[in-house]
Amino acid sequence: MARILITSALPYINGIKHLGNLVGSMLPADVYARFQRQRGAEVLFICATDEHGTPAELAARAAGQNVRDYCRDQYEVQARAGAAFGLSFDHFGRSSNAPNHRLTQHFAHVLEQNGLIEERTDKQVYSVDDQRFLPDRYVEGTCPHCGYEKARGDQCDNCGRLLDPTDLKDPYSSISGSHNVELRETKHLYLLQSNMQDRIADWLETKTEFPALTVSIARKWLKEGLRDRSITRDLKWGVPVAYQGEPRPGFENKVFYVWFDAPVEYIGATEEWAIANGENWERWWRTDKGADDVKYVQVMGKDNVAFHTVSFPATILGSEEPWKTVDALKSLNWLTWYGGKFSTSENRGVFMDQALELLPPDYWRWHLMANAPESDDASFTLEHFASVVNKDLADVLGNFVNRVTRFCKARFGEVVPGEGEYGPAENALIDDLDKRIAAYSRCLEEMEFRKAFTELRAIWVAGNEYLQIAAPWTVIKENPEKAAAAVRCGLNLILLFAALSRPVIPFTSDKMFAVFGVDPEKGARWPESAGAALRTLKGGEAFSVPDVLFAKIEEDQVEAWRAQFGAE
RNA sequence: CGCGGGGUGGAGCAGUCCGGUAGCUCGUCAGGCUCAUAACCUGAAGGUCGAAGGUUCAAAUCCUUCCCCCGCACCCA
Repeated sequence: MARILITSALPYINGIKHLGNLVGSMLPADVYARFQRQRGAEVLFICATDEHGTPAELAARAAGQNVRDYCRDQYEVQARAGAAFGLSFDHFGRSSNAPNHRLTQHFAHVLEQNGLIEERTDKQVYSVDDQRFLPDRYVEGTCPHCGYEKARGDQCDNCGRLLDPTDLKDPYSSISGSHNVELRETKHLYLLQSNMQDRIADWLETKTEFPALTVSIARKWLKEGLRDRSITRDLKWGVPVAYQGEPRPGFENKVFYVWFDAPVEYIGATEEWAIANGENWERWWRTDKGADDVKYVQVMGKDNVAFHTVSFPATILGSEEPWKTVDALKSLNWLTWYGGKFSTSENRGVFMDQALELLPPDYWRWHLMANAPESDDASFTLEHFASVVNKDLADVLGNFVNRVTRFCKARFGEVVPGEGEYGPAENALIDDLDKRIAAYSRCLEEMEFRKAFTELRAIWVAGNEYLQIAAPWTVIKENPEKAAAAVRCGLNLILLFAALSRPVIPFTSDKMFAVFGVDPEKGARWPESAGAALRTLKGGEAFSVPDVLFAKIEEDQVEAWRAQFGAE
């Protein structure tokens, strides 16, 4: 049996995520995980919150909480929202948990033993009143080029020039507004990525499954030459720079940089899962302990690609320990909100919790995946969303289930009719479905989601086409047995659709199985052949006509939501 | 000339690697059906494939130049 390890990029701890974050990694990873489980693979699907860094500290302060409590609360919020959306993580961990601390410190230790880490001293802006070093973007001042008074330490928004914080005239802290800032020396650990250039390039060449976009981003970084990277920060909240409980001298008030510890949490969260479930995490991650037959799949937004193809591999390969590295990598572009950015502060866009107040998860899941930003950034509009939901889910799938079950109830009762045999119309349908199911499965296997769901939609349409041809409402007048066979075929199609649709719309799939009282866990095995699948119900099984599966979205709802969520 | 992605009927996309009648969904129009959520099925109209030049018997697809949109590069995540 295939073993597949799937990780989604880790959502940052601050706040509830928007639809773009959802479709950028967690949702496609979930669809893939569900598909592979249905095929019988042993799947481990891991995600976690990424909790460290300056923004978390600042957000906690703004919320009037200490950072530990803030992260705990935000973790709960995100875990709940993920569960409500049906994200089927085997474990949703936290980068602030103990396993990640231990593993991050372990990696730093072995990297240093391998001569890949050294201490260097930098000068950074320190805010006396804030009692902290300021990251470049939190230093503001007057631009030396254009005189703009609110230039940031990294870039002047007025003239667009890139700056160094030390260039600014009259610098001040954008956190407190205090002008009491000074340059101070601070010591950091650097990961000598420049020494690993060739090793990473060689490793990348072995990754033949990576898509073109991924490879081109990674090659670009390698071509420019890898820079040594500071992996520590002057913060309190994070993984302490220590080893086996002993702080590193001179680093007592420092932590590892969030980008060093975050990907390690993929492993850490697996250990959390193992602890919680009495399982063995090393058989998923250590090739010397059983992980050599694991296929490891990562899903992420395009902003994360370089970190997963270069930075994280540098950590893993530099350890010279037998860790599992990524085999297949799916990267997605951005989902925009009417062509612009989702923004909490400006109230632009729908966020995960708000979405579920409007409509059930499957409505969003279907639209987001069927229109996933794969080849380019995609724009989310409420108008497009409503049109897709109404057409695909309500008219094509929902209506199919409704018309078949109601017709059967009216003419045969709420029992699957067993009379009659399948004929040419059914055989033609079966041939068509076999081809389409094969194509659909291939697309899901390759994580080509838009194509996959175009195919799934065509499979639903095939059901409606079949009914139109079989026309049991006409045939029943002179040949009741033939009509019975057609109705039986239609009812079997509902079960087949339930199984095939389950990766993307699991809640609806449950409802469809429930029509026949079928246990979804048993009924959802990935169909090998349409011919066999359409003979699942043989006749005599009781069923019940379900409520309408999908309500249509009305124009006045769209109008109200446009106003509520800042659509332009 | 920083790097990458994109520019295909009204909208959203596929096709571009490996040149050979321009395809899908929505929308529009017409017909059919009446089991169904005014739904479903069938058919039609609508595109000089961002612009210009080149290679070729043949270019959306290859080459050259240019224009436009988005993202990234520092920092943050």
